[in-house]
Amino acid sequence: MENVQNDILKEPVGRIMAKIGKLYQSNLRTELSHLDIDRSFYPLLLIESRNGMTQQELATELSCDKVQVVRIIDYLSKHGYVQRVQNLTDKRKYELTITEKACLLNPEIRKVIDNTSAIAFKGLSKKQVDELYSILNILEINLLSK
Amino acid sequence: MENVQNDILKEPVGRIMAKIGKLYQSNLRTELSHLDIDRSFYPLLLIESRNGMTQQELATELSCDKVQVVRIIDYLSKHGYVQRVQNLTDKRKYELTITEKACLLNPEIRKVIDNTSAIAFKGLSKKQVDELYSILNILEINLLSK
DNA sequence: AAAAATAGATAACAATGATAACTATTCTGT
DNA sequence: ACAGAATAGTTATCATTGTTATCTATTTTT
Repeated sequence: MENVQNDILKEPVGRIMAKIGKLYQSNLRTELSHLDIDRSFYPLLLIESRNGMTQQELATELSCDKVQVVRIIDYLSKHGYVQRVQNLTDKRKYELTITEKACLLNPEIRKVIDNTSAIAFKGLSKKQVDELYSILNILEINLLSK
Repeated sequence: MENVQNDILKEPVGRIMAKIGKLYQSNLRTELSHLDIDRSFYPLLLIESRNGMTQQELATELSCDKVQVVRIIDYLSKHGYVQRVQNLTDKRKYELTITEKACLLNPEIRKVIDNTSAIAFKGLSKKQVDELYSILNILEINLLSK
């Protein structure tokens, strides 16, 4: 019973992941469509959770490059959600801070994100969800170590 | 022991997925960088696996819209991997077929995709991998049903 | 003090996502 | 049979994203 022909073409796992990532983001967008921003929700929560982080730190947390962070912060600050405050001991740096507007809206954003995850996980046990997170972590490490 | 404060900010699962999807694609690109194409690998295998599918069918399989498929096919045909052959009984349709060049290269592409998945799955049992696929399937359905 | 490194910004370009409008062809209902 | 609707594919447009290079200002290293 070994040596089974296994040449059914399966959608690569990377493609499945990308697809689900987009779906998730699209659901989020819909649920938060009454806001005047339609993205960078998680970065916004991150900035609040640390109080005062630099763009470079944010880039590291988001695993993206600093150019993309400039865009995110330009976007969020244009709409009045974050501010750049120059660090006086190192003037190259800007501490990112949340505005009052963001402070008021963040709990809802947070709730919608949690709720979107809950919807995605419907029908799964807590154990399965935990298992998923730990598998995703392994996948990421494996793909990074190449 | 109930009602535990659970307000540690976790990266949303959708974002984790998108990140892994990009990593996967980037690994693939690297492994196949000696080819004259750097994307649309899976669509190419799909076209070969059915012999003769239309662009609309491909769009359905890929969960993307027909405009994106036009781009994929333009790209693959520009580099000599696929051809559009007009369906004579329904002249609106074009059957997509693989060229000899693609026929020769596809086994390697296939192998690299399988290998990239194997790398991603390193350290996981077959059972865990199966569980992952089935969980991803549930996530997709849940997020689509909204 | 010169050279290297770091933080951030700006610019450019290609790829992707989304939508609308278009042609050509086929199907449907009367 | 024929008008109108539907389908397959293309073209165009626009915003977002990914990537790389170059730039300024500042700080660190030597």
